[in-house]
Amino acid sequence: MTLTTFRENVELIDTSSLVDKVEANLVKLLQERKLKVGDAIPKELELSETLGVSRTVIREALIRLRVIGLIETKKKKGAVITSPDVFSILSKSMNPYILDQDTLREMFEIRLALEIGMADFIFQRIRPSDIVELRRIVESEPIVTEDQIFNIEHEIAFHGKLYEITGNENMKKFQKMLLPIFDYVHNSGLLKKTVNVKKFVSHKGIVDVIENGSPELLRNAMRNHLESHFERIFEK
Amino acid sequence: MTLTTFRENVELIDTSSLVDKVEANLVKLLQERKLKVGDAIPKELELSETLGVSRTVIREALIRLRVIGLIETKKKKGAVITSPDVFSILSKSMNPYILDQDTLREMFEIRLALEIGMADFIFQRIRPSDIVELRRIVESEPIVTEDQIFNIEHEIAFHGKLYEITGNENMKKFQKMLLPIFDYVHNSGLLKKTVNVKKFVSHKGIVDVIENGSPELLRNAMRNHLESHFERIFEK
DNA sequence: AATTGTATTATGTATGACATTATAAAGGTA
DNA sequence: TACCTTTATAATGTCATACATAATACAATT
Repeated sequence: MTLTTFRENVELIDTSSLVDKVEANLVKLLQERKLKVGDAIPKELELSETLGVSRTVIREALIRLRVIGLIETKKKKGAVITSPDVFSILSKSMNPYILDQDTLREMFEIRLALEIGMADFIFQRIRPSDIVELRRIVESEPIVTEDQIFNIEHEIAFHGKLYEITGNENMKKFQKMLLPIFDYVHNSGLLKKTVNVKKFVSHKGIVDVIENGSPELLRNAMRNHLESHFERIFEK
Repeated sequence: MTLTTFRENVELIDTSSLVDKVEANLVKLLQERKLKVGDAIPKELELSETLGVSRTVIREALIRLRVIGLIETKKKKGAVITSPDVFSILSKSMNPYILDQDTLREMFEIRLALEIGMADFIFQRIRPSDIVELRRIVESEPIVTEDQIFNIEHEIAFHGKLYEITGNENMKKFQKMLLPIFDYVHNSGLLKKTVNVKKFVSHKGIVDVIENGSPELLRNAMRNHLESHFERIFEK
């Protein structure tokens, strides 16, 4: 029997640990809708007895579920199913010193795509007070010097406000999750090339488009505003 | 002293558990760059002795780090720092039966924004063979019937290919992560309204724009293509 | 009725033992 | 020497038991 035919005929042995099995077991209960949000799951000792494994194993499985936000545990109360806070979970692993360069760049790209693509949501959900706030932010914009292309805090304030206007909490959390990366990217010199500031749409320009334009115009304006970032990403 | 002034003057006591502290401790080592990818971290027993807590506590902290992808552990070898696979981590918690309606809608919105905003990356990185593949996918497109507005598998194939063309692995993982949601959204009747198919840009139209157009045109085409989704989101 | 004390219960932590397995070392054969 | 096999070893994985801690419910007290 050749190796190939062997591989086709033999069935993979299960290398998963007990914890893996218990975890899968519990997750399956969720998939099959035996359990839904708010439901309590059995106590550790009950699970231990029911499933025939030690409490140690049960605990590790529960810890895993807790880390990914599927359950919450409290002393004396036990654990209940929860609706996970998707992007907040990621924040912890969003450590720029740990993520490799490719991932950092890709996350940055995702940000660019999102900010261009969110135009429709901005127009759909913006309120007059938002315009006022945007104007206020723009007015307090620090002067652009040669050394410092832009002030990061101000950037975050402005773009953060845009995320907020979308009314999409998760989108905003996504931005928040990326903040440490921005900070890093701008401090690390990764993208620190002198940039052609001229002819790019300014923050003020963006606000004007939001006030008097259309989603389509906003996408183009935003694309132009972000041009320097695109340039640096694409030039290599 | 009033309650208000009391609250202002008293400092919050630390309610974090031992595991919380150990975890924070280890993460801090990463932040301060004492540890970087590939580095091994001390054995459980060493940590236990060094930090003066039981192995149980150490193990739970390590489990947490493992779940969020910061370390990998192997028998006999111990644990090493790894660069987390950001979006894949989320896949587990991306359970449509657990996520609440708002989150589901918001994730769907993020998808729409991304697909519109990714135009530049598609143009920047597309290769001739990609066009061929897109054409092939479009040609095998099933006939649109009244009952079934579109074939989900085909949708995934086409849009998945677009994600792939962006050359952004994480963006692709993001799409993959959302698949169970699409499936759910389309099966659950959540968005199942009859839709005006006429005058919308088809998949074929998208490919034409990719071949002969520009990022700007692609954004508009994609926005139009996704119009039915936007309609259903915005109408309520 | 509202507050304070008390018992209970489930999770959190500690300890010690053994199981499992991937690596490294030792040994044997060509 | 080089390669394969066996054996030892060191780390994580699992088990069992005990106790600590904290949140709840309920009783007691004012």
